[in-house]
Amino acid sequence: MIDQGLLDQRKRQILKAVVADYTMTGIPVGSQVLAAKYFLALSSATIRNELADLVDSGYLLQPHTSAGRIPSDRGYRYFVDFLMEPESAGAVVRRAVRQAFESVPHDLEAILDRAAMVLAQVTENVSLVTAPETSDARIKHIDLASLEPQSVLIILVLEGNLIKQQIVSLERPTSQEDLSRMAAMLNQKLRGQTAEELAERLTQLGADRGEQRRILEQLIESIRTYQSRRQTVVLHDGVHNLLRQPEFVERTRLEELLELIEQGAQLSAILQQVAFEKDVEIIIGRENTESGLQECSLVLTTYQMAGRLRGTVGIMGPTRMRYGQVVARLRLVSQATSEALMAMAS
Amino acid sequence: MIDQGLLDQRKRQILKAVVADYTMTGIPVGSQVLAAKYFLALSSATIRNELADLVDSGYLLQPHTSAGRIPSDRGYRYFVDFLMEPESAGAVVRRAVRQAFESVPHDLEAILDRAAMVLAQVTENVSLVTAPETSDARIKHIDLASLEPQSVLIILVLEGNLIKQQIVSLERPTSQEDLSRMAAMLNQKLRGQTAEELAERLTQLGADRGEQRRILEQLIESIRTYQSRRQTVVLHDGVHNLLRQPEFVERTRLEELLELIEQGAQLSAILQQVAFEKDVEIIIGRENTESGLQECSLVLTTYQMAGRLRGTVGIMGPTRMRYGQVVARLRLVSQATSEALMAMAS
DNA sequence: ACTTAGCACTCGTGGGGTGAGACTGCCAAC
DNA sequence: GTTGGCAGTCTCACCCCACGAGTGCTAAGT
Repeated sequence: MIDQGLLDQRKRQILKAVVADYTMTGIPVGSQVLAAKYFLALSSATIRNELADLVDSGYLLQPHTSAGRIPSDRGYRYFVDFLMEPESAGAVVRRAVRQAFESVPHDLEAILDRAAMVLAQVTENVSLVTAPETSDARIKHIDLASLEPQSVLIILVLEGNLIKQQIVSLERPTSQEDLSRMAAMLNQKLRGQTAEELAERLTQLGADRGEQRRILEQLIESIRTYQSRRQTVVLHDGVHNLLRQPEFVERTRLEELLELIEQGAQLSAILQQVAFEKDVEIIIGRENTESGLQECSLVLTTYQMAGRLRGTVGIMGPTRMRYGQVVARLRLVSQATSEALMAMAS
Repeated sequence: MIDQGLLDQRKRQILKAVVADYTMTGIPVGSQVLAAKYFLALSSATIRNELADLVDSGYLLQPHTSAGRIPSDRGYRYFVDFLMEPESAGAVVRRAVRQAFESVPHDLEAILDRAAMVLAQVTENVSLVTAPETSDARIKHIDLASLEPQSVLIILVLEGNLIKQQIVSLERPTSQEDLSRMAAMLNQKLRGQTAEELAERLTQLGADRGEQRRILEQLIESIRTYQSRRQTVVLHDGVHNLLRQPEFVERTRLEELLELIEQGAQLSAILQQVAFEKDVEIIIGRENTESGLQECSLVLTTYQMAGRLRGTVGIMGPTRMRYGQVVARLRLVSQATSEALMAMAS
């Protein structure tokens, strides 16, 4: 932030040009190229001086002595914070996104899956999507269905028409009539509660029932543990896009990355920390604590369902990516996803 | 099958030795290596003659003049059909599989997900798992829950406690009481039907109802289209294992393969053709019609749930794989998966 | 008729050397 | 502060060549 003052106008323009050229071509940018393509009024020698300064202050790197310059993580950070110009997605992309969501069923998983697919397609990177965080979602409806005498299906409908279900084995046979009575009672007492409030309410409820108390307690316990179970699955798509990138010719690095993606838990932890207030969050290279991600950037934002339900959607790619374009397209997909989810909930 | 007669005993032993050595080391096998490691009683010259014959009859290939021999698709086919000795999984693997299924929730998707994970782990290949085919599953329970006046949640419980749900918007407000009545009626009429029988039964049902006919028709239509919707998702895991294989250094081939895996539909079509009678089905190299798979082998089998529900589970890897070991471990995982699913259904 | 030793031949691999090309840093002049 | 010139540095692609592995063939042995 205070960084902004440290670079004069010309250095900023040169940094911007280096990032622009390098993200497009993938080859280190030399002083002559810069002079010829971006700064016709300056000589290459002048630019060389400026480039040397930018290397000294850590915004650029030199792969080796006789090569051009490439942006460092710090350079990319400066670029996305101060230099990047807002882009908007083109007509072709808009149409692709619209079409992707047109035919999707009214189903949470189908929508998120589609979002991952189209995001990978339009950004040409790996897409990442988490299911919405449900710990503070309100309960809209509870249903208990008897499958067998001692086996009951618990269905929780949360706001946004998010459905969770679980099968529980009971200690003794219970009729559908009894279950319906319990369901009605639970509905009355729990409707509008969030999962966080659920725990204490459930404890109170369990205490003051007579006959069916054990059954009820068992159901309550199931609901409670189920609701608190952490969702760690991260949907993803577009891994094949990584293979096209020259920065992933090293198989070991790619392998480490793939394992991270497939494993999911660590990624999930990162994605769940994305702030809801911020528009788009960008994490560049070594700003990632995860070792496998230190050559990558993440571009993340949130989508929303009805109520206060939020999930994270974003992409992972090499630090050399077209941030402006990716941000614009991610925003587009995030918004389309939110709209599809809203439509599902109504 | 008739093939078996075409090779004499010694040629068969040599073919077996070539496959064994090549699958272990990954380097083409020469006559001297064979003589020294497998056929101490024979000279390398004798083996050279036999190798030349095996090349002529198409069981072996020679990458180039001064290299050893590698098995052809036909050679692998002969090996798995006639030469492969039954193996059984070791204690370490058995323990890994058991532990994987110990802590898994009683939930279809969680179990299949876990199966994909552990299968990839123990076979060191890409695992593939399809959801069970539900077109001939019997309906066990139907539930209709009113979410909003004009919005109803349809829950279908199939045999094996397989649950499907869908939200439907109704044309006019309908009370929970009416829905419950309809659910009771549907339960009575449809319980025990399969999806295939469902279509005609539903048509009959729709015709002879009075007052709530439109609502009922709408629900029936939803159930019908929903049940017939083809499930094309293929769970997978272990893609990172592919990167370790020397046969996938070419990025384009790997990219094509990854796209095939992520896209899912074509793989799904292949997996759904796996015959239920056969124990383990092996598809080698160019036996695959899919172009991206022609350098790969698939080893597939089925798992089963309660009733007649079946799904496919298997692995994809380079044609050079340890078929005996893979078959043993796949069988183990398939069986453990079936057991976990049976436990879920009871 | 089968097996074997010997031998000439083929071919991929890897190391070393080299020249072209790209870019820099620095110096002196403007 | 800017510029042209220039020597220096480094990578990359290419070629050459020797090495080693493995073969096919022939002729001799069993």
